[in-house]
Amino acid sequence: MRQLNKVYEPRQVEEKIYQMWERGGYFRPSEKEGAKPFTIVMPPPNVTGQLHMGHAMDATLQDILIRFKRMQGYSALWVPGVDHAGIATQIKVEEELRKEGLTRYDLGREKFLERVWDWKYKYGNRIVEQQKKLGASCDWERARFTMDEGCSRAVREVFVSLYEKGLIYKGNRIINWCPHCVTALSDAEVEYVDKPGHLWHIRYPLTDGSGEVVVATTRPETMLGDTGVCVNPNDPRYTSIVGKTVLLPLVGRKIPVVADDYAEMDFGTGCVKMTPAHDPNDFEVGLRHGLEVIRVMDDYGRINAEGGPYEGLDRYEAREKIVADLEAQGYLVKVEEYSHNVGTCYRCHSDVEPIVSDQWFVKMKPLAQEAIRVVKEGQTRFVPDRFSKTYLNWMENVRDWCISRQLWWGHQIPAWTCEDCGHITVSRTDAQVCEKCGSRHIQRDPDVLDTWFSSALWPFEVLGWPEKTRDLEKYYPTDVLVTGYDIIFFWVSRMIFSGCAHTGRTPFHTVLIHGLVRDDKGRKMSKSLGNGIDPLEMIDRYGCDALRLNMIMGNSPGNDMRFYVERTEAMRNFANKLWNASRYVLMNLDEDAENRLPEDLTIADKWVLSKLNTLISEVTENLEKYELGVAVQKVYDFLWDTYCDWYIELTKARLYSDDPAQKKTALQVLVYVLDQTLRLLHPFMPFITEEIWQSLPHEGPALITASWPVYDPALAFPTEEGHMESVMNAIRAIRNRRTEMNVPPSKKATLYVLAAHPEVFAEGEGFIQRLAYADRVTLIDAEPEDLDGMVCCATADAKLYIPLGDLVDVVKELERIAKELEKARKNLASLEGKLSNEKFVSRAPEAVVAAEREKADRAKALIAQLEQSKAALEALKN
RNA sequence: GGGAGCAUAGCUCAGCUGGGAGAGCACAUGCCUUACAAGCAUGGGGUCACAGGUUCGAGCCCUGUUGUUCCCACCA
Repeated sequence: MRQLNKVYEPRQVEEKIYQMWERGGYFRPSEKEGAKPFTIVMPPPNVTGQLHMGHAMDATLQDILIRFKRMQGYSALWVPGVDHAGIATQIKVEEELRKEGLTRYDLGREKFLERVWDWKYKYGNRIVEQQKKLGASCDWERARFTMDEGCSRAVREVFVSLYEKGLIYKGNRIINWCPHCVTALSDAEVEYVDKPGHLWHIRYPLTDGSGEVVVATTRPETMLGDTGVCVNPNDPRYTSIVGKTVLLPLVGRKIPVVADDYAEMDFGTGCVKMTPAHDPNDFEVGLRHGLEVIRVMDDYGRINAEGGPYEGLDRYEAREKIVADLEAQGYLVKVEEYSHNVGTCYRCHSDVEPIVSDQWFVKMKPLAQEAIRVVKEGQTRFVPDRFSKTYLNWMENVRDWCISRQLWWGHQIPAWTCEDCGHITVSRTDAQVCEKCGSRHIQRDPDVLDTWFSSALWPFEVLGWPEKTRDLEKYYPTDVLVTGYDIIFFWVSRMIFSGCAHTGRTPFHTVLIHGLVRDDKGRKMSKSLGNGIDPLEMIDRYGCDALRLNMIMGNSPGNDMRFYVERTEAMRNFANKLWNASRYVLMNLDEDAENRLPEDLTIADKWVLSKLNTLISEVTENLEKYELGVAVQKVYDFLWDTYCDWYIELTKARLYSDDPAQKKTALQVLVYVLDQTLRLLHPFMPFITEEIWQSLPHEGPALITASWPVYDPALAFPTEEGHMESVMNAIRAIRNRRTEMNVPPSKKATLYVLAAHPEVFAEGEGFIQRLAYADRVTLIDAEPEDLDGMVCCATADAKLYIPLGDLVDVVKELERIAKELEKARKNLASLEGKLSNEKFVSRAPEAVVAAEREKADRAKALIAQLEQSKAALEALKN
């Protein structure tokens, strides 16, 4: 039909195929009448992002599901999009500015935002182009951006309605502050790292001169903001001093000693310094005891005016100086090495400072209730299930969500503060006057919302919410969400509670969780380690299909995987194998060939069709259950073992014969099975399958929209399957014997077959001849008279004799037969043991018992064969 | 402090509701057999971490132990 290269060249294929799909509009969901919707929304990558292995994993999984469903006839919609990624993007643009010697403040908010938008237009498409290289079949016409008009409207609607319900409030609370990014962070954005540090023990003298207390701290600089000392009310050591005051060293402030359960009697001295402005626990204790809140650090992590002589010092410089001063003045009791958990910023990894600050929060408890219910009741299911525990644990202990960020890039908070009366106006449209006093002197809150605030609305905002659009109506709730376990808290949980709260429905019924892609040593891939493997480079070297297969095969949901380039290479080899198998078929195909099963099927045809039939039902079932790795492994094995190593070999005699009818039949089956297999493989390896499929006789424009194979009872041939396996076993036995005896393939020999059912072997004669290196196959009905120079191998239902003359050593043959006998007898003994166990026979399922009986029968038959051979050989020896 | 995962061939890992111990790579031997040497054929290699239990039957279910990884948590 056409000449194909011996080696598959993905680079020549992938771009061409992708364009064909895109031009054909195949990524758009089918509008066919009655097609049920199936929807996935893509986790939006950051605009600033570069494609990495995590994306590759994520996109591959989603693409497999969407292609599978599309072929099954669903109206399959995969909505892509990009995230504005507040902090990450702003940092990138600020870095760019720095090269010009500028800061964002030099530009001012408006000009700076223009720069960010420029950046977005310039680079925002890069990640999209990269996703296309992965073969992602999303509907790009529906692509969204978290800061486009629609998303902005959704964000505004949600903010206002939550505010109106009293679920968003502003207040002074302890929040996590990143002095480097100069913004507040949510609890989820803080990563705790175990760091070596010190525990400084400091003496605080009582003002009445009656003694002193010793407190311990890991952050001595915070003492500048101490407004109390706390002891446990039940601690007999300190009952006498509760209510007294102590003198804060270096600062000279008089601060009270209060009693609170928070202080643990058996930790340290049992006496804790209280810094309500810089520690969440101290803040709570402070509230209970009316302690003053004195913030001593500015937004950049420097000591402020409250720190007196230390003003202007960076927090770490201040720490050193304060420790030195304490020591010089005799307040330092001792210093211990101390390892503790330090919160760090998930973006820049600087140490986070707990700081009291006026921020916006989402009240989580009421929202969490519904989000817990839908998962507990199974309306949303995690795969694997164990992650629902992770989710529930988080949701049940969730605290209020700090959503304001001191950034410029993001959704600005729609709240205006009145300069006259102090009232805050929150509004869906830009406010002009204070809603309370009517004053025109109102100031919009400069802060923006946490990026995850808009991501939380993703499943419905991309479909048009809050408008009642056709898409929203048809495709929401979505079906499956695919993401890594590392963002369950950031994103999945927030989508679930947001979906419940704003649409009244959980946004998806299944969350398919995958693990991290690590390097070959099991380390996280990271820029700083420089151990990242670029998926685009892998695609360039081995092809997208190979990379995708590597992501899926031999991997199970939720588990991390190590990335081995060698594995990708192996997958590339598989692609090449498929390519060459197809080449075999195509090379022999006539121009007018049709893809239609013939009437006159041979035993080999029925065997392969039967195996294919089983494969179809298994793969479909595995995919329905999200067992993608198992599914693709089965197609891989079928294609390589069943189709290539056996079936193609079995067709060669017919294909090269002079009988056109035989040739045609074989080709038709070859084409049919290849076509069906390509369909099963397409979701996993979209490019190569489409490329080959286009060359085969086919109906319809493209494999991507071809129908998914279904199990066909008319194509189940259990009897023929069994007969073929008998012949194959004989072939294997002969090959095995020949290899053992170092007989080169070029040395052909006549083969005598003594079989229980000779008709089976009569049908398989040609196969045995070709695949077992026989120049002639002769069916016999009795043991050959002259066994001299004859090798015999036995299977359960046949004995095969090969005259190999000098190569045969009777003594060695006897030894070998003795060995095989021993093995077979052992096997039989264990089977009989089982079968004579009355409990097994009565309690095990019938089918299992029958199977064991069958095995025992085969074992007996084999033993009989071997014993005959043994006797014959012994006679010969004598 | 709480929770979860993992422990199966030399390496990396599959093994779906309990009945055959598997794949890729690596290794050994022999093959350029008119689709493919990125290949073909054949082979070696495992007390499924350990100890109990449930069961006719356990890699799989239950209990405990050891080792290891991760997540969450406000002990200064």
